Amino acid sequence: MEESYSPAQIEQKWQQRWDETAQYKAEPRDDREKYYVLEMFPYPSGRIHMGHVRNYSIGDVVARFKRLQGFNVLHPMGWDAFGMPAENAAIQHGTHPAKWTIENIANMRKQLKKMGLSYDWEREFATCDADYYRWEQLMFLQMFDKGLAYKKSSSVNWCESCQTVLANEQVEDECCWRCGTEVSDKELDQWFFKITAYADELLEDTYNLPGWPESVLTMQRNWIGRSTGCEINFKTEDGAETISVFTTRQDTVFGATFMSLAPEHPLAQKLTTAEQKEDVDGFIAKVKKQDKKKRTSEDFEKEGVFTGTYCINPVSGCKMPIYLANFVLMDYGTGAVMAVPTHDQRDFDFARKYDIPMVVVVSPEGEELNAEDMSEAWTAPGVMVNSAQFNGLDNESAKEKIADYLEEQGFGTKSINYRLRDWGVSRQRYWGTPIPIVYCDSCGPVPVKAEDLPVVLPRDVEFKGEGGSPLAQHAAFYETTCPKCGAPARRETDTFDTFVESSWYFARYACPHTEEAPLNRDEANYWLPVDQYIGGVEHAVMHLLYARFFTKVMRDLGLLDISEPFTNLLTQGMVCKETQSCPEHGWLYPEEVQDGRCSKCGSEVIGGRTEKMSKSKKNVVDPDHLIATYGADTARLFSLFAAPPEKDLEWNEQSVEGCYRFLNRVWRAVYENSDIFSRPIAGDSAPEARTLRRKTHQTISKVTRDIEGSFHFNTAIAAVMELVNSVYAVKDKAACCGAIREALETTVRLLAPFVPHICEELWSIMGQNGSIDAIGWPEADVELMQEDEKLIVVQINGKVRARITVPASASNADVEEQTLADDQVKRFTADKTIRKIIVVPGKLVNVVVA
RNA sequence: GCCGAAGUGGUGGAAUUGGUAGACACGUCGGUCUCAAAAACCGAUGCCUUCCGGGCGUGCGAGUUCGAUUCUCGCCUUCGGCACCA
Repeated sequence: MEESYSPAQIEQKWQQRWDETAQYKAEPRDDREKYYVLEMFPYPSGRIHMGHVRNYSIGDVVARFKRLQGFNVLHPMGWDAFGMPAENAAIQHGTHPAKWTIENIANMRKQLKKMGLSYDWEREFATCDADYYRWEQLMFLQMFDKGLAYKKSSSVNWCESCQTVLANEQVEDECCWRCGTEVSDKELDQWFFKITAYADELLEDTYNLPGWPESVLTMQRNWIGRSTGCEINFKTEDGAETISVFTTRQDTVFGATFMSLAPEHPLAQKLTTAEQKEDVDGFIAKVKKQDKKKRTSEDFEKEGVFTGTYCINPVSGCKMPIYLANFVLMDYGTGAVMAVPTHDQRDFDFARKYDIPMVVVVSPEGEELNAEDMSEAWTAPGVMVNSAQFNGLDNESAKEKIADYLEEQGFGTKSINYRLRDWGVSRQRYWGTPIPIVYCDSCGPVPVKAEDLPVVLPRDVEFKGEGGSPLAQHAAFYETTCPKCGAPARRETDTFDTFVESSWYFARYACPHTEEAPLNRDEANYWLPVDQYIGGVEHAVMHLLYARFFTKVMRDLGLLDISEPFTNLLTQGMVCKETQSCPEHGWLYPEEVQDGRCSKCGSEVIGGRTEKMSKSKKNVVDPDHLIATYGADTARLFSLFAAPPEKDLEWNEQSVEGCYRFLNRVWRAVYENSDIFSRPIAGDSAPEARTLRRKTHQTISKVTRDIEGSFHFNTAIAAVMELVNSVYAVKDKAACCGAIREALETTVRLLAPFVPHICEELWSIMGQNGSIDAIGWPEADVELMQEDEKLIVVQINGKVRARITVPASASNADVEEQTLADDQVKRFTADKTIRKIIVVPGKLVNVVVA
């Protein structure tokens, strides 16, 4: 055995061996329970970052731990390979997105392999493979048939100067990131997935996911935003048009004194009178430029314009002026709001501004509200007034009664509304999955025939960054014939949102090579659902909701049997680091800083805030460097030990060194005791040996609990560190040989999921044959764990004043007696009366005195 | 703005169900070894203090309790998401 630990050789040796024996290849089998652990697959940006190291280290601990516990583990990896950065690289450096992506994947695969992650690499795929996206195209056709994919008009960010669509990310301060031109809205016909058809099920099932963090479920519920209320119809004064509104406050309908429409509302132009046309057009143009997020925020100036026409309140007969208002969004409800200024703050502000009458219809109990004197809307519960036959009811029960009344009278219907909107999947970009549709002048949009799939993304395109998607200029791609009538037709040149690929990849891993269908039913049913899914919190709503939606769609298409994709979810925190910048050169990479100075100009470097590691801020650490210096085991150990998985992790070079030092310490402990690994474990009789054995078994118990229950790897590792410290602390080694052997063997077995290379090596050095994977997870001996004595904390009036040791078997009365006999206790109670003595068995005594 | 989190020593973090605040590690200080240094090993380390004793202390302010990092209410700060970044 080498005296010192050298990770480079060891890691290469074991990675090669795992590879050769295909140790982590997964196959369905009946003799073991399956366990599918998955980490969110990476976008192939070129190099792995610390966030990946952390995510995949966490996943690998779970995979290895479950394997040791005897599960048949599936642990796959692949690439979320479509997306904008590849196109940006093409525009900036002239590299083809395909070439760029493939090279990046090759590099990142190499990096991941160096980390010793126990993946079944035979299942690897990239979403830009036609063998993957062809099935997505097929599912799209099936969704189209079922009406789950449809087209409607929707707006995009448009740069007039570049003649191209911009992603939200490409819009900086409402201007184009490339040319600075002000961004405008442009209406395009786009494809949508009808996720709202599943809104109820997606909501209901959040209550069947006990393995998910409650915070994520809450966010999803709020995102879906189900609300129950009424749809009420308001006829215009001349009776020609009907404006339909959705409201959850039908109890206030008698107080509706005006109508607000979204500026985008289809009736907006139609209802505008000639005198008002100029004002209205000006207002619409202005609102179009406003940010949607800001438009609805509370402190944003509420503005509107009168259309010149009126509608009639069906219950009160009130003549209501119709306004367009900037805070009404077309996307939510019907795009029209019945305005009740007395009981809605926005309506209140609006009514005051434009001098619109107000009528109080809900009054706080025992108080009378006067509309003129109100300084804000009354939104709390109260008693109905000015509401005909409903007067005197409390407004909550009036909600139900008025809803019934509206239905009886034919004024409206009870209705459920969602905040959730349908999922727009069209992207005017090249590097994505082509949408398999053909536009025919006589047949309209016609789906490509299933047997003609895949619609392959052509390679020979040009990238200029302006003038829209290269596909739309690629005649050989878009010129085609109608699948229905054979006439010349134009192919759809939009591609899918990349969230589509990541919505079903986890299922494809179950059967990545299936050639007949998106999924092989047997294999999918064997492996799915994913037992443990692990990834960043930033995906808490969108990705996870889309994946849940897609799972239900795949079920309804008959592709698989499950309704929920991920049984347990772990959302990990981000990896952060202090930012550094130079007054001259802006943000600096850590390697551009030498002795606190900028390596380019020598200026003093300014230390900034600790933020999420990101390329834009350059506060990134290259895992390659870390692995080259300390080895993969240290990189893994650091990312697991520095913080619990769900919290943010702050980068700290010194803490990395500490982890490396610990592995050296383990190595040396084995080296220094290398002569004892043939000794019988239970042979020692010294009390010190018994103490060490107790610690060993307590550690097994603690580590198992920490991994299994809560993935608290940091405390699990701390417990093993304590055990190693106990080995070093043994005074009479000769009397404890067996106990030391047991402690060290246990250390290596408990650390195996975290730092597999060094553990494999030490395990073989200890004279064991075969991989440590084969030995299984250790079990704690409960007998050996028992303590003989307990330390009891003694408090006087809640303050710790003494500590006493009692036999583990001591009764409450014994403990009380011993407490009162204690000198320190006597000192504090001497001239006082004892009022009460509280005994918490095995822990604490509190003596209350006065 | 809306939704969801998080605030504990010089630092990262720990603390089963309301029961010793600071496990483990980093850093710092001291010691052993060495010609010396590194490494390693051993020890100390929340703050204050009138120091063999005591006080204060888990973002801030209240409350419940014999007892609160933990529960309740109200603030402050930071972070994530907000539908075309992935």
